[in-house]
Amino acid sequence: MPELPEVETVRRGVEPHVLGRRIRRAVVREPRLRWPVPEDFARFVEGRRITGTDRRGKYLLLALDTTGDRLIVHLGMSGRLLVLTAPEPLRKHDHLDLELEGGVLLRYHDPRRFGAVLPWPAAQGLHPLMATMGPEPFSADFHGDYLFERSRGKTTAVKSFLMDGSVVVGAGNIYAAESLFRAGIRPTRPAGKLSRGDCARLAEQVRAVLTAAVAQGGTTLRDFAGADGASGYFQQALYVYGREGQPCRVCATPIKLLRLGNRQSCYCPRCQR
DNA sequence: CTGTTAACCTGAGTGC
DNA sequence: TGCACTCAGGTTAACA
Repeated sequence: MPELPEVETVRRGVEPHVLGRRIRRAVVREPRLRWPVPEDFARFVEGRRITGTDRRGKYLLLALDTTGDRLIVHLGMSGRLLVLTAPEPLRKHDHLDLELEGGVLLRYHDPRRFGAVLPWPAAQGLHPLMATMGPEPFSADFHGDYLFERSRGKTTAVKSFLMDGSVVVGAGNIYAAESLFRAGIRPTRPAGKLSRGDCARLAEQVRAVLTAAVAQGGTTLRDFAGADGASGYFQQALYVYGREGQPCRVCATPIKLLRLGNRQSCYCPRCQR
């Protein structure tokens, strides 16, 4: 998936096409996503107007009417949300369609089915999926001191810590690796041993990396495409992710690869200590 | 409680 | 061509 910048890119791509349009019909072809699309999904959305788009972490939110009811879309690892303005033949894994007024079709496509499309009635209050989420990286709540306090006593590797959604949302494998490089911190360092200064640099770099990636439309990767099918340009700005064995862009030392929590982690052994 | 691992799925790529 | 194998952007349930 899409990490935060990719989701934000999709949101920006989708918004102008859906804003103010009514959902005429919903077609669920495959309800077995990460969490099943409920039976009453079509009834929940049909006839309602999309009045806003939002994002919380990696969850894309579509506001329905002015009731506070929303639609949650999560892209998992391989999900896409396509805006179609002309008929397109159905492809494998086109699991769900929202047919909007004006001949616009929102199509959810997800080969691995790790994503989700869920109704979120206002009456439900805070959605369970978002209840334990940490702060948005761009919010005032996310800063060095916050990271410092949260990491005290933690023995887990700082990269795993950073990818924990209850600490901060939006940093997945790519951007965690990139933030750590820019902050000069080795991914294996125990989170609890970071200094206040480490945490300040890390928080700053998380924000900087995500900001830059959003500005570039995300990173081009196998399964990611923006809502219009285009892909992002952040790939060329990566320092470590996917660059195992290649020279560090700062010091030319070969980038190393290790496995952390079943996930590939690239780092520069010289720039990151 | 904390921290790590396996599992959910399919497709792409690699090596034989 | 085909088969066996590994790996992939996320999240969480189950374990130690």
